Amino acid sequence: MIPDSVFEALADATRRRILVLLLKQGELCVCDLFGVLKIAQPKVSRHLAILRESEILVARKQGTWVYYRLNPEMPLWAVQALQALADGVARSEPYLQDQIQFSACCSPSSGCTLPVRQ
Amino acid sequence: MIPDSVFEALADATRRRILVLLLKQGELCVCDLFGVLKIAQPKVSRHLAILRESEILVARKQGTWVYYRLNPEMPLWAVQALQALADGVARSEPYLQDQIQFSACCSPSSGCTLPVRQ
DNA sequence: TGAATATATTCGTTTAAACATATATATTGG
DNA sequence: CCAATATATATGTTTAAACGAATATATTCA
Repeated sequence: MIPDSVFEALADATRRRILVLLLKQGELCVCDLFGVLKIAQPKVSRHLAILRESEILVARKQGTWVYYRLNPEMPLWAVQALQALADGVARSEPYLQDQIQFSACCSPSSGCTLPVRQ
Repeated sequence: MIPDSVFEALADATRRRILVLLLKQGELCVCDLFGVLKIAQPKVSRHLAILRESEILVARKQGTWVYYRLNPEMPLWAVQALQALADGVARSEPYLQDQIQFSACCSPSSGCTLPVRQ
């Protein structure tokens, strides 16, 4: 894991939103992400590819869906960088709104146990 | 302090080198930095301005010299992001070489109590 | 096998960051 | 005040990142 590429990956706002969602939700598929973020699918896929290449995220394919989560083998310093990100943005937009949007469409408490597919 | 601008500030390699030096050395003037990093002075000054604007660094003017150090009022999450950076790059280049270069020309143990001015 | 769905990638364009060079500002000491 | 030094900023150019739109790939299910 290369520090330079990790800190470059954190420089983009869309990638930060993706990471904060995954930090809180554990694992999400691509359609969850572009549904919540209201961002075009190819754009989300490209940013996910960058996060994969920097080894911050890993992907798990299940049927046609691909689920992304934090790389469980990340070194401590990288985990701490992400935790710092989450702490820093905890009370600011658009991260709060993303959380609300996620709860509304994807969480078990919303009444739908599986994410809404489009 | 705005998280977005902090994480964008960490995206540039020169700024990361400056920050790692300041994390270890506490306070340095502009000429220390461009001397150690072997980078043109205007380039260092511009990156320092970006780090000031994001409130990661503060400047203290003393005569013609300007000394930079970490903002002592940084929120915890920002301190932790910088600590993660330092931990991440601790054993990689060019950060190790920068440290050696600093010791050779600026540290008390090098025999010159004040940094070399040009 | 073919249609539908989920995701990834390519391509040409736009935007923004970094750069080198030149110049401006500010302070010191003669 | 003038020359020298330290730092900052402005300008035009180059480089790299992000973008939208179109298309490719892969999987499921009928």
